[in-house]
Amino acid sequence: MHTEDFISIMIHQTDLKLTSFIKEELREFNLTPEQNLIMMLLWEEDGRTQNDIARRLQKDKTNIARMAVQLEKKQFVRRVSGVEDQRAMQLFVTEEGRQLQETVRPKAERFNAAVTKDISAEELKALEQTLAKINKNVSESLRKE
Amino acid sequence: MHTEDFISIMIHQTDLKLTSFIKEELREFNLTPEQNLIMMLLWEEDGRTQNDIARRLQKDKTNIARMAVQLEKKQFVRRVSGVEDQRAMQLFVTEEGRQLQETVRPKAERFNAAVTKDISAEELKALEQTLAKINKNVSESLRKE
DNA sequence: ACGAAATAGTTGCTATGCATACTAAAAGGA
DNA sequence: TCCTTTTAGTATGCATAGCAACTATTTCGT
Repeated sequence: MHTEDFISIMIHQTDLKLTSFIKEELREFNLTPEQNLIMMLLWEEDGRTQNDIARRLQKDKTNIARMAVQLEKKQFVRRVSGVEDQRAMQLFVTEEGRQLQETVRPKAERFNAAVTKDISAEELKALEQTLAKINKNVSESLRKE
Repeated sequence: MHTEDFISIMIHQTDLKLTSFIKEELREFNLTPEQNLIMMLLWEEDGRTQNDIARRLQKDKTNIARMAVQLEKKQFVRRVSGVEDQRAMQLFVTEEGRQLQETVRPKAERFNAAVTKDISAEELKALEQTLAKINKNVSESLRKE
């Protein structure tokens, strides 16, 4: 078995390629791929807390905090201490952030279409299911340790 | 379409999960996931140049250089200026690096088996093919720009 | 053979991912 | 109510990913 044949390596390389391309696509909007993910979630539902976003994206709260600060610097969101829970930081999309949505969101969907070109719905579904299995297997391996 | 449903996001999250687990697995060997990739390639063929490794792993030469320096610090490889091409840096596995192979390589294969548990050979093959299609689609999108 | 172009590597910068350690606030139990 | 535990967020440090700019070397065209 060659190094390049491990499935984790193939997934890793595909991911790198995708991330690299997305980064390039977003450059004109002054958004990084991960910052864009946060914006996408906020466009769906404004006012989410950093913690909520971290859970949804399965990311470390540390990173979300940093990205949120960046997004505030770029004036795409406002960070407001929660009214009910003073610890929580809610993120609200600004007018500028709202304008981004008009161009970025369609571009994301076009990109997704380009990536899945010549891949049937069944094949895509199979991919999702296999990835889910891998996720499950890794989680179980973790639990056993 | 929800944010979490983009296929690139699913791939990204699976990759993160895999990388995180591999990192944990390698901790006892004082190897990081990417450093391990370099070692795996060197175990297959010693004396590769940094450039060769970068091409094979489809990574930036910058990172390979930095990881190679780390690996030299840890005394797993020696870095030697190429004889024919003075610009090239060849990496050679040390005795210590060779000893690692005995334990790391089997562990990698066990890990791969755990990750692909309950996934048939056909399903795995389908996954590889779909990932290859995605890679191709991204490359083509890049070329068009 | 000489100058231009390509190539291998290095350094610096930014963004991410994750671990650890910390603060402040909220929740829960005796 | 008081005290412990949990939770949201922040700060810091290391490993990674990739871009840009740079040096040194090699190759190629004429």
